[in-house]
Amino acid sequence: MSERRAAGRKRTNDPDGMRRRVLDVAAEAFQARGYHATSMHEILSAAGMTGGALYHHFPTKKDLGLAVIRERVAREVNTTWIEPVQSARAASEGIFEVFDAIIASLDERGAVQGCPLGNLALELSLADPDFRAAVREVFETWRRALAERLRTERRAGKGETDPEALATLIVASYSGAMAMAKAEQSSEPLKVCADELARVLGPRTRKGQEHARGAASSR
Amino acid sequence: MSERRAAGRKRTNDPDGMRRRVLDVAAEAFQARGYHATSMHEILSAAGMTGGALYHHFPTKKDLGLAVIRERVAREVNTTWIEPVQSARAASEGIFEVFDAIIASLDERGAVQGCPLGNLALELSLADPDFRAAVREVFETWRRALAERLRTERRAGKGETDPEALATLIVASYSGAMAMAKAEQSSEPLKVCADELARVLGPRTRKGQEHARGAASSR
Amino acid sequence: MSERRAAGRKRTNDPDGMRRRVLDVAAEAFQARGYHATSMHEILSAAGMTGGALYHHFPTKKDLGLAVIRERVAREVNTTWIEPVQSARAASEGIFEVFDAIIASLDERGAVQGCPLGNLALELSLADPDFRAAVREVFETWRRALAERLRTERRAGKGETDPEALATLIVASYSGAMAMAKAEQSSEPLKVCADELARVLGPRTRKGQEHARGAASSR
Amino acid sequence: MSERRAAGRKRTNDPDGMRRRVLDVAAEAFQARGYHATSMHEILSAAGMTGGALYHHFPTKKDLGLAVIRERVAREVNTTWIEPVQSARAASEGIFEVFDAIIASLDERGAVQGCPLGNLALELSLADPDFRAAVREVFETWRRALAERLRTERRAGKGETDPEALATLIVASYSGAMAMAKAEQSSEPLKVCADELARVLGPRTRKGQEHARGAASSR
DNA sequence: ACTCACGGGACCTCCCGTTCTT
DNA sequence: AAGAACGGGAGGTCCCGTGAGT
Repeated sequence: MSERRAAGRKRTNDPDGMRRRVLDVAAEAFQARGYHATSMHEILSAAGMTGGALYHHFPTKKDLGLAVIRERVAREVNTTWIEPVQSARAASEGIFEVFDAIIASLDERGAVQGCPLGNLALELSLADPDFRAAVREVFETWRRALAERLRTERRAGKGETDPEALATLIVASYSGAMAMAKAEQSSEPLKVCADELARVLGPRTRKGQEHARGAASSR
Repeated sequence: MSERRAAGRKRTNDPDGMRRRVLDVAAEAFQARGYHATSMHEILSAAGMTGGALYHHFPTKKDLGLAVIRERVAREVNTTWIEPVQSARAASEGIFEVFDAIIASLDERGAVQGCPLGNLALELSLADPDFRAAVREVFETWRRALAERLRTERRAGKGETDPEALATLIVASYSGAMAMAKAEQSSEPLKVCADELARVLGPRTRKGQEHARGAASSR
Repeated sequence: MSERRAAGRKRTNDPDGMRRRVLDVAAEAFQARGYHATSMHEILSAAGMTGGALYHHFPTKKDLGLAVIRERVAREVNTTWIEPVQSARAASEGIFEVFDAIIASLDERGAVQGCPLGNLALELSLADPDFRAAVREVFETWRRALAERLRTERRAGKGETDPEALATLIVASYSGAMAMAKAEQSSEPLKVCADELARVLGPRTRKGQEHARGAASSR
Repeated sequence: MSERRAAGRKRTNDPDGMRRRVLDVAAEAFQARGYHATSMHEILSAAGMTGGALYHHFPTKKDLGLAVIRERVAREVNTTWIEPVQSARAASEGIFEVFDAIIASLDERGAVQGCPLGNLALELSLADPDFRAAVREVFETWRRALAERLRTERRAGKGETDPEALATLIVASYSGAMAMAKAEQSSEPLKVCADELARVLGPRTRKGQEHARGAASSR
């Protein structure tokens, strides 16, 4: 009686893969367009799945959002910031390398999507306590990791600086610079901030001595 | 039970007043909940007006959003940042006073809603070129005003700093600190950043010598 | 009080049935009131379904409109015109039978809603290329079927007539007569046209020799 | 307090001109897009006026619609059909001239918008009794004028045809052919019908003996 | 006579969730 | 576990009409 069904898609049971795919797609979408501006349907179809499947892994959009923050955004902060700084020869050196790497990737891509954490932080912190807690957690981990690394270095030197405070300044100025960069669609603010931070962290050593700042901010 | 204008309502044409009311309400709502999370209906009923009236002044939500950025956010940046800094005895002094004032108001209110510009900047910059242009404009005005004021001061002293760069750092670190503050619901990050900036701008003179940093970041 | 599926409703998935119901309701509404004058809500509640269900089958009103043309209007033309003519002893005989049947049903109902195809054709042909293509398709099928049947007959006789042309005249005069009939709310124009067409197709054989034309066109 | 107003448009009191303009614009819009698909705002702005002005002349959209039918559509039928036929040497000759003229203008314009009367007839006849009466009136006038002219001619000849009936057939087949022409965006159906009508009206005399029918139906 | 401001409401769309079904 | 169908409702837009004001 119902000879449709021909169009049905093949079904492949692969819970882990599916979960990963959704998170990937959602993380990208939330960053590109924001949480509220992204519909579940967009994620669904971009991930090539259907409602029921997603519902199994993430009953609500909020659950998905939290998972993105905790599993994707946190990881990204770890990969982009924490690990490079930890494995760098000196804290300040690592920090500048991170800046440089991010600036380079921005210039290469030709577009600035902003910091994943910053984007979601501002949009969701007030929306829901759980979101706020998740965001806060990531900020904390980030800041603490930087402070820890700075502490091991600041033994000597004009050690009058509080590593915790310095870490906060770095996270803040990076986040803010990224916000400006997003609005300008230019990496300039990041370059400038990196150079200015050098005045606090101690002059940049080798490598990218200073950022060549162009008058032209693209476009 | 509700303050709708009675039953046999008298209509009073007051386009300017109505426009102002919508913008006020919208500005507050956009900051509190974000642009996408705020429905036109919310604005509408909070402003005590009807769909037709709103449509008359702002045919689309985007129009309203742009007006909020250009007429409310820009003004707020002007009131909170630019004017105080311009009328301060010294640039750095003005900057710290602004930080202090904002921190004080945050502590008083007991909640952190974030910087209006920052909030909308991250949510809307990628959503639409017009939004981006509007946001960028405000950032630019802000940064330039700071730079201008810093320039007049840096005559003497360890003048090796570029005022433009310094202004960028200030705007960025303030914006970023506000993002962290929003996530933590605490003014701590702002205090810390203000103190750290003092290391670049020259030590704070009188008044709030240093911010007393508490271990407890509230709640 | 209303036949909504009780309170503790059980949902029964019946996509085909639901689709059929919507199409039935929509086809009737579009014919009775026109496409633009019919709201989705009207269809929705007349079909006893919810927005979500409708959206699932027809994401946009246009989709629904196209489906109505292709699946309902086309079928109706087939049932009312093509099949009877094809199965008639002679083309002309079949054509007059169709006219007679339609006239009879009009008189019985006491109201003239017009030709479904004609109604939608005029309203939608210019609105959208897809609509136009769909309408055109039905007209073509109709005309071709008539022409084909006429061809098999016109072997002998005063065969100087082009079957294609004759088919066009029949479809056109029927459609136009129906438009007049709708405006007059009377079957008169159809009767008259049928009789006049007999002068081209060859005199009517038996059965309703001629239509008794009354002076009173109702109302 | 309100130093706007600079943007106000100049106001020119010209009631008659304004009325004419609205009707012109509305007639065109109703034909091009249909009554329901045309918003008052579209008419308003196309006519370069504001709501209040229109409201003075036509309190409701329906009033405007009726006026368009009675003052514009009726006139158009008169200009395009009745007058040419009346002033022609012979009724049939006039009729073919009208067909030819319309076909020529269609081919020249490259688009078929349909017969103004037919468009509104099908859309509005069932919507409202007043609309129906207005439409019916125009159809009647049209049909009667043709019948009258045919009567004066049919004195002699194979006069067994009823002029009234013949007029109905002509109006109907023209209207229907125009509907098909609109759907096909081609003047073909009109050409075909004109030629076929010649078989009833007596062969076309001079001038465009027969329409050259192309296999290709445009585009 | 005509402009602007506004009242309400209904338009289509589409969203998030949930249930039936395989 | 995954696909498809469906429940409701709210989203922004825009519509027609009428008020105040010139």
